[in-house]
Amino acid sequence: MSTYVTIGEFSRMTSLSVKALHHYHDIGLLEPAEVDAFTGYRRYDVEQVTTAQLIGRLRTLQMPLPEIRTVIDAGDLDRRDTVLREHLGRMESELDRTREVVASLRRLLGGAPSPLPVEFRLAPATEVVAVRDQVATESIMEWCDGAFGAIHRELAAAGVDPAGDAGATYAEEFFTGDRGEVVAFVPVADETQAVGGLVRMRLPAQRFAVALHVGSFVDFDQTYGALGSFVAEHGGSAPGPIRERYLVGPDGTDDPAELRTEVCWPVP
Amino acid sequence: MSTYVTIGEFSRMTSLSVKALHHYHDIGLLEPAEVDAFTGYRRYDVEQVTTAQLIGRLRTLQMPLPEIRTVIDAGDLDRRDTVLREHLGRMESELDRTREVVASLRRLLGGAPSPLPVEFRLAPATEVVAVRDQVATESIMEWCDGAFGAIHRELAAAGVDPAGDAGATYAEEFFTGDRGEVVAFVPVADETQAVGGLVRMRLPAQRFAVALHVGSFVDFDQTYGALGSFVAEHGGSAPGPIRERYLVGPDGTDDPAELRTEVCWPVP
DNA sequence: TTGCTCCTCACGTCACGTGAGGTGGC
DNA sequence: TTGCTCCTCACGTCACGTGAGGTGGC
Repeated sequence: MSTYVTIGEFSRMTSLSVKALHHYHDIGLLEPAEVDAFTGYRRYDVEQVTTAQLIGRLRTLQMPLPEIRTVIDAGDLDRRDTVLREHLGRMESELDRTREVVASLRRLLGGAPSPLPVEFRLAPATEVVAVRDQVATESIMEWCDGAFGAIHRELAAAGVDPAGDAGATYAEEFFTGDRGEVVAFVPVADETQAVGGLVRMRLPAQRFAVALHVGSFVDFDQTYGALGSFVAEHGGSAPGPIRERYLVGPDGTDDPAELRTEVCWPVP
Repeated sequence: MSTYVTIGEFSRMTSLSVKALHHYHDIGLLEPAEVDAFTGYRRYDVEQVTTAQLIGRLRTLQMPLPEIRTVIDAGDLDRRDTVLREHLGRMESELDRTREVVASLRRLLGGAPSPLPVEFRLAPATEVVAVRDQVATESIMEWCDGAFGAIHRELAAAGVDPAGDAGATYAEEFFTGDRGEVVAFVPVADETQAVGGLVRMRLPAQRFAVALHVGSFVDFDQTYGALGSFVAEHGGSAPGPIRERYLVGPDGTDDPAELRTEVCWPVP
């Protein structure tokens, strides 16, 4: 025996606005139990309150409506809980990142920026094994984790030792747009043959202006800004991707303050 | 001596997309140092990198552009820091709230909802002193803090003792829209005269369906949903605002789990 | 009958992203 | 000259909010 209520009452029960309920109806996310054929009046079943509240909770967590739909539509409860728990996990790590940005802003406010030492260097051509892909800016962290994980597994399986520090190259569009080509690489000895599943490449020789970035990646824009300014003031930049070299990467330490990254900006 | 760079280089230095830079130019938030009158090419001064990075940081913290503008335009550094610190504070508390919602969702996932006892009650007409206002849903917490703070200060100043638990009434639009009339009240003895600055009111007698909400306000939708369903299944609701009574409010405890709120839904 | 609730367009908002179509600079 | 960077519209996106103008139900 189901009890129907008007949209106004349903709105009060669920803390969702009438306009939001209209919207969810329009896109088929939450359909009223009944729509009067003549007046168009919507009728909701009180049993729908739980679903509506779940939607509301997920919206306060900024989950996009299409994703909410997959949660709601997930047939069995186990799958639904899995999807939910995954999103909660992502939310938690985003919270952590936000905290980091806040901390970084506090640092930015507090102290004077220390001058960044920049060195010019001619990098010789380098033999590497690599993973290459189009990567969205926002997912670069996860992508790198995956790529370097795969490279190191494959190298270990093939019994090949790295011949230098791991690094990556980033195409210009990666910065100017919101995605672009990224190549994660690990140098290997010249005579190394192909390693299963990985791309074998030769990074061309290139002159770079190089700065050492110390600490968390959230402060990266500082170093990029300072290095880019330096290059602009000393003869300008050359085309081609920017290189990063991970002297001490996330694999090497758990303390963000210990991270060491060389940023290499191509120069003529 | 200032050095100018193209929008593409500036984009790489600041990690802002070219389209975002266009947008900031359009709205006058970050104007290029120079625009070529013939080609329209934008030129940025490397000195603008810091400002641009600040904008980027604040955007990752979801600060709206108009607010960012006030930060940027704030003449003296002290005022700028103040505005910034205020926003950081708001962000931190929003993080806390998000954490609470996550926790509440975990509870929702984990356990079966306990059945909510509902009681019918005839509330007699009640003499109160009150603060009345149009309030936006999202700022209800802060508003209540302010309103009850003022009421208690004024009562103490006038030497008047409360004659019952504090409460508030919420107009229907407060739930169905995103703002509506809220009346924060504290009951007083019948013969009490006007208390400076406060409204003297008489809440009409009204029959209510009443449920006791235990714990944090983030779980409020549970109680509203259950109570609303109950009312719909037992004779329907009556017009008029919903009342809440704060048996144990935020003033009375620091532990959200100890909060006790009666939700009173009008019935015929 | 009055006042309230509900309805449907149609358009606005926010912060950009996405092409289309075209031009300048090395 | 080729390829790249840059330009300007114009429109799209996301999740609704904001009226306008009108009708149904008690």
